[in-house]
Amino acid sequence: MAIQKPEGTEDLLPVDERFYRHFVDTAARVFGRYGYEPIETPLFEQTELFVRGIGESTDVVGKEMFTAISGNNLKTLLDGGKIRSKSRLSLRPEGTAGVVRAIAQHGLAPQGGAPAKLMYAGPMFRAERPQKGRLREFHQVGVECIGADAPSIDAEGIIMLMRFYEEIGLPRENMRLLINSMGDEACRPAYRESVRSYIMEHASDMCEDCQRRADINPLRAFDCKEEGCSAIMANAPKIPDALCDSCKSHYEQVKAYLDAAGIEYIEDPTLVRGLDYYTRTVFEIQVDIEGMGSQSAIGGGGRYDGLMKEVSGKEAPGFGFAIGYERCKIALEAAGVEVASQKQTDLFIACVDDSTRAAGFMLAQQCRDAGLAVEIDHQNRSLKSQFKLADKLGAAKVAVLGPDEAANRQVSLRDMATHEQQPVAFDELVSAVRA
RNA sequence: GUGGAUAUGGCCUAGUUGGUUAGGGCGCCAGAUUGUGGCUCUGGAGGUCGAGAGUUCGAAUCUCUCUAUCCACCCCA
Repeated sequence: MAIQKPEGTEDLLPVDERFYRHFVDTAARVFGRYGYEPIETPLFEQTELFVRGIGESTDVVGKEMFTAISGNNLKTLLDGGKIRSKSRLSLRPEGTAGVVRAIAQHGLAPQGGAPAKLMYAGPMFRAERPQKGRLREFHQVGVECIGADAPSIDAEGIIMLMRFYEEIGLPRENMRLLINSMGDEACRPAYRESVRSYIMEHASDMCEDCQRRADINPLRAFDCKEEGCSAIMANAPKIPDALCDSCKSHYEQVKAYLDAAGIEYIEDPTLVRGLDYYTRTVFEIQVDIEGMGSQSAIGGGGRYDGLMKEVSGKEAPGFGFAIGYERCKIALEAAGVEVASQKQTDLFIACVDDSTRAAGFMLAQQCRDAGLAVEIDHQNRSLKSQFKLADKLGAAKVAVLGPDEAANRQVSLRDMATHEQQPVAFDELVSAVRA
């Protein structure tokens, strides 16, 4: 049996790779206008980072992390031994924790200094059952801003994200921006407790999942799709009523900035993110296009003012979001947006017979050294099929090299679009192709 | 983790109640006179019908097991 790719992974083929780079480049360009600079952190971190940062009770940490382990340590574990905590490693299930760790470790957000604004792009890993828009290895582009607690940072980030979608070509009419505030450590615990006890009161009428959620993460009950549960949760205590004054004020200001920027949004008091570190502002971008599948969230994020302390022991407010690459791609394709860019071949060198192949080879090399994308036949094809190949490669020009041309140190340069063909000296070839 | 579906040459697929050399389309390769592409025409190569076992005179087709993929739940981007 041939070996296949692991479950839930995708090969980015050349055509996919071109688009992926376009996607990342577009993000870098847009985010760069807002002061975000690229960073790359390890694909794996100490497991402890994710456990503390994302939260032990979350599904992501509780059951979806891939453990990375060396062969020796695996043996030790299988033999019933223990390994040091720094050897307990996990593939990153999301990007925020690692970036925040790096910021803390390198002092990129010194106290009182300007906020650190960083962006990342790369693969994330979650051991879920794959389906449309959900892979075990998937790609995210995201940003993190550490060190500023002003609501303008939240608004700026959300606006920036919407600008990115605009630039990549997603139709605004198919997207909706949901926002909410989850409160902070001053008001969320009490609110959380009130929801928990509300669920407990109605537990007998709710699904098993929600009863389980009551203790683990009661706010997630708002997301339940069971009709009975959503009816009950409709009357549950709402976050906006429970926010403390400073959270309320922060939320109002974020909305005011968005209003001023003309960004349309939907306030959704039931929007809760599944990662524990979120505080105050949370948001999510959903798309609604035929063929999208059931994974409609293409981006999401929010404020996480407590994460830095959890990771490094030092206080620093944070804000960030992540964009799901694969889901965006599905959305773009569903919206009929052309996403693949064409391969570029400037010149194809066609050799009429074997006597000119050596000269053709050298000529191709010289043109490449001068910066042209050049292809040449390596299968001893006939001249006719070399032309077919050139056509398939999308070559703009073909240089025909036969005994006649070679004798004069020339090629017959054909423009594939206009069909015009004229003799060009070897030395003039590069400039003639560029013309 | 739970549930449903699917698995036929590089890709998409036909295959009726099990019955001769598994059919088609795309793609690929080669030709259509002398050194030239995209269209058309002609010809050609390429398949142990996901793997293994079973039923049968006979299995792509029926049964079982396994594997993989897709879709949905859950959860998240």
